[in-house]
Amino acid sequence: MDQFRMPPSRSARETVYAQLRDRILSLDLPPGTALSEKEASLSFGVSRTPVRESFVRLAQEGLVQVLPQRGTFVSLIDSELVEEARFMREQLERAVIRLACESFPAERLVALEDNLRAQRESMARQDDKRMFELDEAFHRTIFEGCRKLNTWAVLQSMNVHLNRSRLLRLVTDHAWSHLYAQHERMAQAIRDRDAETADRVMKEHLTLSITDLSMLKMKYPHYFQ
Amino acid sequence: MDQFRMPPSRSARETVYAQLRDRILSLDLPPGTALSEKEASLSFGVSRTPVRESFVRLAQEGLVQVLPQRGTFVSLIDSELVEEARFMREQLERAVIRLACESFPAERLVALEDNLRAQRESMARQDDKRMFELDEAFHRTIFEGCRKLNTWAVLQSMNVHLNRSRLLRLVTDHAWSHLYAQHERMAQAIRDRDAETADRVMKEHLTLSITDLSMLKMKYPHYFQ
DNA sequence: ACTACCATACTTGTATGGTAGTATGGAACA
DNA sequence: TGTTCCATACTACCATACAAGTATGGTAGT
Repeated sequence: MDQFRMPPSRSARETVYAQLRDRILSLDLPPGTALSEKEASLSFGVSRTPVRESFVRLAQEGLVQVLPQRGTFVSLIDSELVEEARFMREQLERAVIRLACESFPAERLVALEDNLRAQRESMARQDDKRMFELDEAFHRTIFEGCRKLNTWAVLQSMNVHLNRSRLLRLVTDHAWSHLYAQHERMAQAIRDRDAETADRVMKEHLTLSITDLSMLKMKYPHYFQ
Repeated sequence: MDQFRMPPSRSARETVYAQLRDRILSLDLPPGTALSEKEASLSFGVSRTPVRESFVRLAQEGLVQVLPQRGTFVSLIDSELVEEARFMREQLERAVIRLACESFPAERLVALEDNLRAQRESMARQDDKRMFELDEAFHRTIFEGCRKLNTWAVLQSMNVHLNRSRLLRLVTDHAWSHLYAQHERMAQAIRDRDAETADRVMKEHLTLSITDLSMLKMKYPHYFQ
């Protein structure tokens, strides 16, 4: 009889955590910003306890740095970490698409094709936000077809350090048609079981989509370590 | 004038976290065990707060599962997660050793050789514990030489799910001489800049060192999901 | 003018009591 | 015998109070 969905009503900790995370990733809370348990608890209207527990989680993900008895600060961007995140993503995505060329469920292949169709429509509408979602879903579907969803989850936590902002995203925003073409070629390679092509396209795809950090470092030096 | 080292005196949270983690990984707290904030706080002699915060960290690492208002339990071993952890480790270690064959600092190569010498000595002494440490240090040194220490750190957190115990370890214990021989060949391949050999040996090395889970699943079915 | 000191207002760390949801065992009932 | 209900004893969640370390600005002494 529970056809009525429970009210979302996540725990206070979850709410605080999710919102802080969003604000950090969107640079609404820029690197270096001082946080404060008390201040946060007041603005969220909860006690310090759930705020503290959120800080513990964020600290473990490397998004904030807690200095005992001094304060809690949004982490500066660590270029080495960003580069390694890119490295890991490249290696794992290439390995998985090679797997996909060995065996891939037909039904997931259909999902890729549906996704490509949706990408064309979103491009026509210049709906960038939707394109981001579809881009992510496209890659996710490949992992799904290879039964590597845990790997995908790990990659997502890496991405936290890659797109610590829409800054990095904005640079790629204007290359949608290029990225779409690569997606097309990937899907085709999986159909053709052509691992070599798939691997090559994926490598290009991922090296292109990551911008040179040095530019950002010049523009926002105080955001970096 | 601070030539005297500070007493370690980690925070209560850190202490509780580290010990719980150890006990879970060593199967001293087997999968499925019910934990309790209150019980843990009593046994550690601290209040529930640092215990709760430890639980938050452990939950994020997937070592415990918190069911609101029901209890906190040591996570069951997820075979899919274990297999994917193995997969990720293989891909990343192979990618890094290929990098090492392109360029590797002479000084780190010396470290590898010193490590190999120490491995020979430990094998002679049948010092398994030391061999584990040296094995780990060997792989770590390769990552270090490629400036991929963050990647190594990520791998370490994967390993949590791989060796959720010395059970898996024990199986490999008797193959030290084989593993040592592979280490030798890896170091040689790095010296020779022979990426193909290095990649092949590393692949064998990692597929061999991981035991078939199904055996463990048979023996301890209630530890698995 | 400069330095050492110290009160004060922060910060995070820890302890504890109360709240609400959940499992369980026994009693009442069919 | 089998089922339903409910008191009770748990659980994690949250709020609050206190403890302890740190930065800062003012003040007294040199």
